[in-house]
Amino acid sequence: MGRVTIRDVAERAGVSTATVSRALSGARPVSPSVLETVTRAADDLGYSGNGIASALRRSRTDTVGMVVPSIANPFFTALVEGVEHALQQAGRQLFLCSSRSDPDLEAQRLRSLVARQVDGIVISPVHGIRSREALAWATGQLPLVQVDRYVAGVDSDWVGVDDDLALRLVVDHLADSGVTSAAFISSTLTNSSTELRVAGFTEHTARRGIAVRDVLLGEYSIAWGREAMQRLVAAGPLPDAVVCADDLIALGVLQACAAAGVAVPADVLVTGFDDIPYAALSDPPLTTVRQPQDDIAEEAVRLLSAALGPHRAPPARSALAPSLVVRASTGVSASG
Amino acid sequence: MGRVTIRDVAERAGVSTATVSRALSGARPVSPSVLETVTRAADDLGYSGNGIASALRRSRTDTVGMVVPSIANPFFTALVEGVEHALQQAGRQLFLCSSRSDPDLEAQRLRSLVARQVDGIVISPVHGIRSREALAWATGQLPLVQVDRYVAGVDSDWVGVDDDLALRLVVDHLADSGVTSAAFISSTLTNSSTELRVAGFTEHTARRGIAVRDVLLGEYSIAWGREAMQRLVAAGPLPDAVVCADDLIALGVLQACAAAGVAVPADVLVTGFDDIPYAALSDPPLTTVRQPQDDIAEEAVRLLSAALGPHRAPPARSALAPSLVVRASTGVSASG
DNA sequence: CACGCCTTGGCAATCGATTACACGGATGGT
DNA sequence: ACCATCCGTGTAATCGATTGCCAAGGCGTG
Repeated sequence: MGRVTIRDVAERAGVSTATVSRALSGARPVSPSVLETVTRAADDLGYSGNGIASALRRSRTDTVGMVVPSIANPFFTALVEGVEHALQQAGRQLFLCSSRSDPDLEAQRLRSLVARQVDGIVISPVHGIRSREALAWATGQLPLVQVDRYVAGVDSDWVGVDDDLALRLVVDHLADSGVTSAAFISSTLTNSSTELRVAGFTEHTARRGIAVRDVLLGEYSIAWGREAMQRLVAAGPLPDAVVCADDLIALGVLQACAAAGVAVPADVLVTGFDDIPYAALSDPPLTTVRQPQDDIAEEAVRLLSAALGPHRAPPARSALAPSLVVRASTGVSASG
Repeated sequence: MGRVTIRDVAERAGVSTATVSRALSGARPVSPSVLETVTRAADDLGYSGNGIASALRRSRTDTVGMVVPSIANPFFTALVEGVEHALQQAGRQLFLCSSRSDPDLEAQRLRSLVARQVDGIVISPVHGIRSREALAWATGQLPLVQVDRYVAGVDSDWVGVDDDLALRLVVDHLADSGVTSAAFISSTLTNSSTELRVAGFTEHTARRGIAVRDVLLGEYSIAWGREAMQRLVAAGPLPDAVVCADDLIALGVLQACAAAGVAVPADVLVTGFDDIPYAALSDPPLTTVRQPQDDIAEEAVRLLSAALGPHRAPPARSALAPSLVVRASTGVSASG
């Protein structure tokens, strides 16, 4: 098994371990002949180095940790892909963890990442309050960037979407389509984006004179969207529109509508949030808010790289602008 | 920053580092009073240990690496979640990498994981031939389990689905529905599952007397499914059924059908493979093959744990049985 | 009372790579 | 011809935790 060490290489090449290290890492120049000898010896032996030992000595791992509430949610997988891509170009690896929307598990993941000496952390925190302690602790240990959601009172960078603007786009679009009453389906989680979306919904519906019929809170899942819509259907006359805090919920809503014989958009308009790939494939295709995921990911990595540098900058918050993608769920029925 | 070491704790508690290590890890008993003192000192200082140093000394990281072709594909995310869950119960962490369906990137990931001294690797290899070298090398370094797909000639465990049985289920269902001609849309990748699915399609259509009209190869994506279906539509009379090698392709096919005014299932039947969550939400809902992902994940972790133990067992191959989920894309139209 | 076992804690080696420091030889300038 | 550099290389300390070995003290037994 992989037990060939730098010492073995040094012996075979007839040089010291220091020279081998320098030859292979290029930290300092070695003579061409020695370089050749060492490289060949390493190849012959199948030397692959011991990243652990290297990390211990250099006290950096060239690895950043990422913690997301769910890797099954396509929004987060897109974010993860973006971050991984951006990191790769900086020569770093990504260590991915899922907190399963559980603050305790999240705290455990953070401890684990810190113990493993990752160079920095990108996290989308689960809960506005119950995530705070672990997050504040981790922020004291190493550079940390929050993405999408943020926990107030933690002294770290954040990059995400402008939720207020997003709901302004949605509500204006609905109002312009003649909607006069609406329900909102979201999650019980109290975190920044969830709360800002409710707040934005409330504010902008008020501004446009749309009556708020219901605000149903559950979780970010297809199942919850389905259940919430079933409740709305059972409760009596439907609002003109159902606004969902993410696309998974909206997909569940559409499914429940189909099952209950409610026509979308004829009987009710439905909107989502995130523009996951499946939002365009539903029946009907979903009007939703597109998040600039790649930009968010890139910016997060940029901020993290900056924080890994020498000087400490004050925490940055950047809210990127979303855009509205109008599809059949709020327009004329294309599938008829 | 996190620079409190075991030495600091030892000093504050007035004992040796050896005692601190033993007190905190429980490797050997310490007296109750010392345990108390040490625990308090560690808490006071916020000591969190240095996993890197520990890993170097113990030469294990309690971490396993996982490499998948894509984390955007819901099938793999489900697999990843299953593996993570199973590992967590064994007290291990998951280090997740994406190979982006690129054998070179895959090789790089494998090298990186080996250098980081993960205890074992779970991988769904990209390519039946171009993945072999890196996989064989890694298998020589540490325990490795292949999932879903496998590369022949690598001496490792494998767990996946019975692809032949899966296509038997699909083709029998289609034949029983009166289909007499069919096309197959898959990926150009030459790996076990891709090839076994084509082989199964060919074999079972022949057995049931279904004419094979086309076999289109591209990649596992919605975009390719869409494009392939456009080609079929443009090429002339459609076959009775279109069988897809995964659900993403099938979703793309459905989208292309909708765009081209081809009615599913009235004009053509469509089937997928994997039963991702979005397969039930498409228009129409997709008939597909359900993979026992959780069982695959659990079995993979079980095999890995076994391989981490003392004795070497011969490589195991286990093909788990899939099941057919029949929905509207091959049945009577429910959405009308 | 004497002897040996068992428990508990410390000393120091160890894991494998990196790097500060030192040294010898070659080079170039005056 | 002599001295100052500079380049390439080796020696050994270092990163932080774990653990083999040993010693001291407590206890029970003959």
